[in-house]
Amino acid sequence: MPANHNFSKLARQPAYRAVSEKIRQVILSGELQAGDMLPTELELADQFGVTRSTLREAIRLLEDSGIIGRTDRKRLVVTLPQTATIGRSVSSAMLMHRVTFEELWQVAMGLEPLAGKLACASATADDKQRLAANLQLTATVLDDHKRLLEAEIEFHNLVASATHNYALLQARAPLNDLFYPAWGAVIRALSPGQRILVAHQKVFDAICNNQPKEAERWMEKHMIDFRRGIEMGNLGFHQPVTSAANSDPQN
Amino acid sequence: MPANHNFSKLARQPAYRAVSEKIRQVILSGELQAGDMLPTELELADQFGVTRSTLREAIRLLEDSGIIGRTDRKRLVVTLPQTATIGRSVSSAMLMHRVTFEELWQVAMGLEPLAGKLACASATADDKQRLAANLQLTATVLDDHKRLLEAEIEFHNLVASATHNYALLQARAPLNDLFYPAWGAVIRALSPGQRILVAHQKVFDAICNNQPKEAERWMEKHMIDFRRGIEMGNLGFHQPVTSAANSDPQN
DNA sequence: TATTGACATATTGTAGGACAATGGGTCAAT
DNA sequence: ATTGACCCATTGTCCTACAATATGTCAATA
Repeated sequence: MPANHNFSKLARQPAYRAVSEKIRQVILSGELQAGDMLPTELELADQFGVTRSTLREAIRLLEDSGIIGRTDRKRLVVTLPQTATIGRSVSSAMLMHRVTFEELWQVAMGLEPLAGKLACASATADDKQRLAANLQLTATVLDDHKRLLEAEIEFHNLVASATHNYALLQARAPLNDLFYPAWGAVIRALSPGQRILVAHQKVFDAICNNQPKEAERWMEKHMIDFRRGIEMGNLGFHQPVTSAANSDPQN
Repeated sequence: MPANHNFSKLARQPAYRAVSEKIRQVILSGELQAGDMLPTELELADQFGVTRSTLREAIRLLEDSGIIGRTDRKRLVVTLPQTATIGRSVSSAMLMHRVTFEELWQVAMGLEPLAGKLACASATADDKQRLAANLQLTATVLDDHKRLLEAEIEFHNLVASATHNYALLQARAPLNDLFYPAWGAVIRALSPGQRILVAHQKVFDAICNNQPKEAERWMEKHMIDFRRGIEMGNLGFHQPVTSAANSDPQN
């Protein structure tokens, strides 16, 4: 009987992965900052001692994370990842895991009231103005299901943005892609426009008057309304959400 | 003066992007499920009518999202994205955005108490047993800074896992990579082992006795302790977190 | 002077071919 | 039941090539 020592399976990584890791590392270390231009593919390939094909594969790995991109269809440039870019990966993962509306709702219950609360302290005049504009818009599209949903999503984005907390923005990104779009069915079924507007108005007032508790409370009410809407409409609160937003422009 | 109509800049996407989108779409639509094998690179390239080089670039885009991978160093396979895989992209983004400890803490205050609360209803016997084992371990490493931190991180992961809410797990992934590791400095500075253990114990008891409010409350206390630790240790509560966890195995 | 056209140049997107390294399979020898 | 020898399919990597596109220059023109 052999001695029972298990060697850990040694994992050599292919060159394209090593290259991508190295670039990522240099960027994260701050040695390269957002906006910095990278050399051409050929020169980069030379520096790493690989072919352009291999280098391009490495680039793709980073491209999806949104930490590098192309300027005007040419040079490679280090970019600050956009919430939406990352969000898409996260949303894909959630779709594959068949995340239910309930699960998303629970997260929303944790983050949206928090966003409302934090926004009170950090919202700028600009933020408030954008919120005001959104409210005005909402009032005019109460019966236009499609545009009402858009306004609804924008409102919650504006509140989250007003916190100026990127970690929070990132954490709630999947709500944009999966939670609110799924709620479109409720809007079509129950036409709760008026009720939405009131909640938004209350949150907005609380933010303007710097009343964190109020903002939190109304956002929470609003979220509970969401849940009730889904349940009343019998729209699958415990079902996996689907990617209604998965419209591909081309082809 | 020319008529003031601005054409929207038309964006044609390169083939490698189109191919990657198409594959992602087929996977997200459920037509291909996790575990399904994809054809070889050559055959895939043929099907799409592109070269293997182009196809490989498309593959890389998906590989980083963790929705496809390699089996045993060979065939392509559709995989269920791991929280850690996606988390790395998210964490990279946060590092580049210079997210502060405070921002992460605010998110933690939203999600961790929530995790505690939800875990009460959904924790299985298995979950509880793992938590119990973690507590025992923690008690034995109170003075070993490194292992205490590991146990600490594991505890919060176990609580989150016990919710069986993938959306929540995903949303709090960056806490694992950035928030808790940064807390290592506090442990070294203040040796708060005993205090950590008590909080964990209280949360655990609450989960076992199905007392959501208690679990939530103690988790919240625990988070506030975190904040106080950082502030007392004068460890940069308002500074951007750094990637202490960014240890690259090779090279 | 400011716009247009013509041309040279650089770089990307894509193709196609080549080959070593590796993993899987078969089959005979032990 | 394990080992060794062999073949084969596929990946990782390299190389070369070329069309499409963007940049830059400079002369021609209104």
